[in-house]
Amino acid sequence: MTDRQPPRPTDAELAILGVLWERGPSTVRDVHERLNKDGATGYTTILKLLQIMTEKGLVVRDESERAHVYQSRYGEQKTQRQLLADLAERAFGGSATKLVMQALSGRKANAAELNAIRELLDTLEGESR
Amino acid sequence: MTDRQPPRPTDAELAILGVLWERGPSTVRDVHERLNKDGATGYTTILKLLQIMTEKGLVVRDESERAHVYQSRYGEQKTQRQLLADLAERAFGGSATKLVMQALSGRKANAAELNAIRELLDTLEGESR
DNA sequence: TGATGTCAACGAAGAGTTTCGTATGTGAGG
DNA sequence: CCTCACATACGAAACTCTTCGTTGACATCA
Repeated sequence: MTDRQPPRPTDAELAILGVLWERGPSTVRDVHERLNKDGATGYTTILKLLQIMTEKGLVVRDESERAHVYQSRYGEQKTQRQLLADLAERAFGGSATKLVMQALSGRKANAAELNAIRELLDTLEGESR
Repeated sequence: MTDRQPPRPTDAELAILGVLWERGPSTVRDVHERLNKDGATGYTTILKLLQIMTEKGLVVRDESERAHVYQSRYGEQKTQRQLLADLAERAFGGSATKLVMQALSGRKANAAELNAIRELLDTLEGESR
């Protein structure tokens, strides 16, 4: 065992990861400014969270400059898939298919989006042959 | 404002809800026995959680018998849809479609399941006309 | 009646999350 | 050199989550 599974990010951590994915490598200041568009969180709160996330291995820190630069250690899609697998396990008896169908049922239909999903289905079916 | 939004169930709470959905109204003992198939959690732990869940409004309690009977206040699908909406909001920029597509991408294709999803898509598309 | 088993209630411990105040270091300008 | 702006680090408070030990009520039965 060399590497440990990254922990599921908490709500506040996920908000920060969202900024890092959107902006790329960022300083605490960058993240704080972006996150303060709506609602108020103190600068040191973001700093502390990023420090904790560094310990957890959710982000990596570049300390070569005075203002440390953080970036997400795992890609957005990888994290999203992890979260989905986690939710499928906890709330859908481990069935990702049930999850997908429930997600589809619970929303207004939109022709363009439905088509995009259909195309994705075609691709998947092609691959599985 | 008359009614409050139910809070997102935690991991342990979701495990208990799973039992209640599966078994229907149950006593603490029922839930505890079902949950101890794998792993060990004490009886009083389940009891305490169900008490807290009652306060939160996640379950309702029938106290007419000596052994109180609990049942989930919200249906399984409603809760699942709520969890999905929540995850879409927190991790997919509010886009349920992105969530669905990511969920589809992140798994092995299975012909029968893909067909079921396709049929669901057809139904949805029919409704949207 | 007294022992045994089952039940709810309570409280508290320990970990994790989120928040921020305060301390401290450091570079830039006056 | 002194001060200001800005940065990290640290610690602690408030809250939630999960766990379980203990207590006391109550029923059953020998």
